[in-house]
Amino acid sequence: MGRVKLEIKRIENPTNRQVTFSKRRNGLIKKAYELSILCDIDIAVIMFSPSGRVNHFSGRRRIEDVFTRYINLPDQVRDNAVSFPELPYRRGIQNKEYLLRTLQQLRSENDIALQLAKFV
Amino acid sequence: MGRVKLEIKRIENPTNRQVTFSKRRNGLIKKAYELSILCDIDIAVIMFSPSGRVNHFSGRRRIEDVFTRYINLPDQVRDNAVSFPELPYRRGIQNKEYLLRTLQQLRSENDIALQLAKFV
DNA sequence: CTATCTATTTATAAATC
DNA sequence: TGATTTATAAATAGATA
Repeated sequence: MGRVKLEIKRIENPTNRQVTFSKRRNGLIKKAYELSILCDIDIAVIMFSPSGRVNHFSGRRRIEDVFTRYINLPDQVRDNAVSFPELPYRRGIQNKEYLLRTLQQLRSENDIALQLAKFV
Repeated sequence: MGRVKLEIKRIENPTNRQVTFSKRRNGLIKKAYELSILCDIDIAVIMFSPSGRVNHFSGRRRIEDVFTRYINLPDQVRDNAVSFPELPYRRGIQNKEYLLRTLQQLRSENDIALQLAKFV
């Protein structure tokens, strides 16, 4: 969709990479928004720009709630739902292990939140 | 992008809604994939089909790791990164409260995971 | 960085197989 | 149901401001 056909590989020029990110980020979020409305579904998108800044979108629910809905699924359902399962890092994943690690990282924040909750 | 211009509102016919979901889901995931490669970034997409089935995509990292990277950000950074902050439900959100609720829901699974970890 | 301008490529709505 | 076709709408690469 442009003057030339673009090969899908890392854009090496940092300026072009950031410009392309900005344009395509907007396009992707628009698509996610349209899909959430047209099909009346839960959707969440999280991405980090090349410079490390976070952007996210979610439709009807808060992103935390979509992720909760996701993480509460049985492991097998999550695993079967992976798009592009052929990507290298997915081989040999022990989903449970990574989930465990994630949850452990969440733990300290959980404790802090519980502390804060006492004063709410 | 089709024979007619499509108004962005809920598709009432269930069959059409599911068909549109399937097509646009593929398009969205392709876009997310291309963005992750072109711009060499972390991205995660989670969505639930009209019939409730989950689909997700993530680029370089597991989706859990992207969410961890997200959730570990300070509240204010997350809040400032919201796309379409004008959507109704975002008004008056106490991000911390919702995060707390999310984390509490994760708690029991965390405990189960920790139990399982003893045998790994 | 953000916004516009267009030539092109890409996505997709509706129809058809 | 799902795959393919095709006319058309939409996204976007590169240039420019």
